[in-house]
Amino acid sequence: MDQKDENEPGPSNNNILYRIALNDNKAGMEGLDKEKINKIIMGATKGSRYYIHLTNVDQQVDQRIEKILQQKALLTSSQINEAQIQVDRLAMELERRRDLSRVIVHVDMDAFYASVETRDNPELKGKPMAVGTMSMLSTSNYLARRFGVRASMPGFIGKKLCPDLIIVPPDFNKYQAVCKEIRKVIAEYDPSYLPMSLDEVYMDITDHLEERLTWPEERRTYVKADNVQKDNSTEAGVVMTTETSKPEQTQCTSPVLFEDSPSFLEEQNLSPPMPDTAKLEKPMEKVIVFGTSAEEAVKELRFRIEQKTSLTASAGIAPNKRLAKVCSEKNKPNGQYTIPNDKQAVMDFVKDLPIRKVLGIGEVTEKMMNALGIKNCADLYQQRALLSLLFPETTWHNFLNISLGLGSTNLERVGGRKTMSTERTFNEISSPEEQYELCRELCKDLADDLLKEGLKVCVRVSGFISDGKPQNLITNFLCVRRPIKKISLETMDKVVQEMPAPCPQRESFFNQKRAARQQELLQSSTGKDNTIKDQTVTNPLSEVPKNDADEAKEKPDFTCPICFMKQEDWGLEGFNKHIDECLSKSPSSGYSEMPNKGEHFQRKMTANNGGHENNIHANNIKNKIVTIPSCDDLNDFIIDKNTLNAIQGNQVSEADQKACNSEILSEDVLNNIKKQADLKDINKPTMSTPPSSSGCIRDSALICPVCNIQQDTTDLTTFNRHVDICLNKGILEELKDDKKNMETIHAPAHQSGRPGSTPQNPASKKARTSRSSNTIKKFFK
DNA sequence: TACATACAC
DNA sequence: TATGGTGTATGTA
Ligand SMILES: Nc1ccn([C@H]2C[C@H](O)[C@@H](COP(=O)(O)OP(=O)(O)OP(=O)(O)O)O2)c(=O)n1
Ligand SMILES: [Mg+2]
Ligand SMILES: [Mg+2]
Ligand SMILES: [Mg+2]
Repeated sequence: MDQKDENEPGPSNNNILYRIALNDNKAGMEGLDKEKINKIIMGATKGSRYYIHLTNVDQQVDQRIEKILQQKALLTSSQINEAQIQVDRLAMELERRRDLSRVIVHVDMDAFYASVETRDNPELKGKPMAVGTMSMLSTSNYLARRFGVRASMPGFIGKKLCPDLIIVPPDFNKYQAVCKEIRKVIAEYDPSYLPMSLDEVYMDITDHLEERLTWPEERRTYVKADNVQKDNSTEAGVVMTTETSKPEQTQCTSPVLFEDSPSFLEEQNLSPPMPDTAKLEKPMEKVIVFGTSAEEAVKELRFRIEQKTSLTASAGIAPNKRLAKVCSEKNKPNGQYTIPNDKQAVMDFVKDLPIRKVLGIGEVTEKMMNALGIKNCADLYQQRALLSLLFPETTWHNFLNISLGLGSTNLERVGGRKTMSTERTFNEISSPEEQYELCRELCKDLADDLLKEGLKVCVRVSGFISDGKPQNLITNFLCVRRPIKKISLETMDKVVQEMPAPCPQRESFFNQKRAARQQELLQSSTGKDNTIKDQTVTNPLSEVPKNDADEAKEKPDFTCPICFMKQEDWGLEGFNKHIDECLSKSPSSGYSEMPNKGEHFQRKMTANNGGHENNIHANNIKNKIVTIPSCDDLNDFIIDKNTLNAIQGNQVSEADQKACNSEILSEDVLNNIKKQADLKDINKPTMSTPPSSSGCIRDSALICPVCNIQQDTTDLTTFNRHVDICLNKGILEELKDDKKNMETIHAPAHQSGRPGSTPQNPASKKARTSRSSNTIKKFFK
C-alpha cells in the first residue's frame, strides 16, 4: 500500500534554508515574488548568528528526515500490510464516532494589532505598516504582506522588503480593551465560547441557531451606523463580505439557505477578482435583516463586531474546531467560509487541503511529510499505514484524524494555566554580576506575576551544590544563585501562603490558589480567620542577613514564615522539615482533603550553558524562569538557557571566572564550552556532571560575584551560602518598595471573558524596561 | 524528572 | 545595530 515513492522531496528552494526563506503560510501572502523576497531576506540574514543558528536547526531536521527515510526503507510490504489493517480498524472506529451535530465557529480578527493601530490613527490608512519594533514585528497589515512583511520578522528586514513600511510600537492594553469589546458580542452567541488568544475564539453556535429560529425578525435586524468610514480595506486584496462574492468557495458553500437576506456588511472599494458590482450599485441600505442560517448568524456577528469596534473579523464555520480554524483563514480578511455538517462536504474540503494549513502542522512536520511525498490531506490518508510505522502513536493518530477531517467539538478548557514563566533574550553577558542581575530581575518579574494572580509566595531554597550538601535558606523571595546548570542545579522549594481550596477537584492549580485566596478573604472578613496567612510571608525584611565578608558563617534566621517560631539551632534541614510540617498542618481541614500536603513549589534553576553539542549556540540565548505546578503541586522555576560568560571567556576576569565557575563547572565543561565558542565544537558527550562532582576548586580563594569580596574560605558550602545571602540582600531590599504596592497590584482584572469560568489569559505581562534586555547578539562564537 | 523540539499567537 | 515573549504538547531517556 505504499506505492508512492515517486515524489522525491525535490529541492524546492534549493539552497535556501526553509527556516530563513519567507514563510508565506499566512493569509494575504499568496502569489508573492518569493524569489525576490528571499533574496532580500538572505542578504540581511547571511552571516549573522541567527543565520548560523538556523543552519544548525535545519541540519538537525534534515538528519531527522534522513533517519525516517532510512527506517522507511527497511519496512517490508508485509509489515505495511499488517499496519494497514490496524490503522484501518482505528479509522473505522473514528469514522463511527464522527460528530456532525455541532456547528462550530472560529472567529479571528484581521491583522489584529495593525488594524487597531490603523483605526486609531487614520494616517496609517492605505499604507503598508506593521506593529512592533525594528527588532521584531508582531504583525503587519495586508498591504505590507504584499511585500513579504509579516509577523515574527524583524522590523529592519521588513524595511528592506518595503522601504515605506511604517512600524508602529505595540500597545497591548489597547488590544486588550478591544478584545474585551469583541468578546462581549461573541458571548451573545455563545456564552461558553473558548478564547484562544486576544483576537481569536471558538464558539459553538448550535444552540444559538436553534433559538434563533424562534426569534422575530426584528431581533435579527440591525441598522448600519455609518460612522465607520469604510475603507480600512484599502489594504485588502479581496474583500467581499458575502459568500456570493467569493467564487472559489462555491463548491463548499453550505446547502443551507445562504441568501435569505441581503446581508452586506460593507461597501467595497477594491475590485474583487470578479464582476460583482451588482451589489454595490444597489442603494445603500441602512437596515439589514440577517437570516437564520449559520452563515447569516455569523455574518451578523461579524457585522456587529465591526460596528462596535471598526475592526473586521473573519470566521470559519464547520463541524469541528480543526476545520473551523482552517475555514476562518480561507477568506481572510473580512470574509467567512462554511463547511456544512455533511461528511461528503468535509471529505471534499479536506482532500486538497495542504497539511500545513492545519493547526499543529508546522514547518518541520511539513518538511518531513514532504520528504515522504505527502502534501495534502489525501496524501496523508493514503500513507496512513506507513505513517503508523514511522511515527509515535499519538502522532499518527493525530494524522489520521486530520486526514479524515475529524476534530474536537468540545470548547471546554481542559485545565487552566499550567505554567507561569518569564524570559528574556539578552546580549551576551560578560560578568557574573550581570547574570545575577538578570536572574534577579526575572525572579522578581515572575513573583510579581504570581502576585497578580493573587498568590503570595515564599521561597525556600534547598539546592545541592558540589559537595552534595543541601543549601537552604529562607527568604520571602526567590533566591538566585549561580545560573549555571547541571552541577549547580538549584532546587528551591517555594511555599505558597494560600490555603488549599475546599477541594475544587481537578481545578487548575492556579485556580485552586485563587479560590483559596478568595475563601480566605471571605473568612477573614467574617472574622473567622483560621488560616495563618499572607503577612507571615510578606515581610521578613527583618531577617535580611548582613552582608559582610564573614557572614558566611552567620546563621540564617530560622523564623518559620508560617508559625513565626524561631529557633536558632534548627539547622537548615530541620528548619525545612518544620516548614513542611507547618504547612501541612495549616489548612483547617487537616490534610486529608487535599492530598497535596502544604503548598510546595519547587524552584529549579538551571543555567543551561549546554553540556551538549549545540546547546550553546543552537538556542536563543534566553534566561527563563518557569513555574510548573505539577499535579502534586510542585512548581518548577527554571532558569534556562543562560549563556555563560565563559562563552566570551576573554572578557571575563579570571577572578570572575573563578568565582562563577570554579567549582561549578568542571574543567571539561569549560573546555568544552570554549571549544564550542571557537566553533570547533563537535562532541556530544552528555557530560552531565553530576551535582556531586565537587572537584576542581583546589587552590585559590573564592570571590563573591555579588559583593566582589574575597571570601576567606575554600569551603564551597560556606561560599555558596555567602553568595546567596549577598544576593538575597539585594532582592529583599527591592522588595521593600514592592510591598507598598502589593495591595493595589492585587486586582488582576482578568479579561478572560469566559464568564463563570477560568481566567484564560493571564494578566498581561507588564512592559519591561528595555534597558536590561537583550536581544540576541549572537548565537555563538 | 529532565531535556529537547515543535507549534501557536 | 537589530531576529520577541508566553504557553502547551510530546518524545526520549
Ligand atoms: N508571531 C506572532 C503572531 C501574532 N502575534 C499577535 C499580533 C497579531 O495581530 C495577533 C493575532 O495573530 P494572528 O495570527 O491572528 O494574526 P493577525 O490577526 O495579525 O492577522 P490575520 O489577519 O492573518 O489573522 O497576535 C504576535 O504577537 N506574534
Ligand atoms: Mg487574526
Ligand atoms: Mg489569531
Ligand atoms: Mg499549521
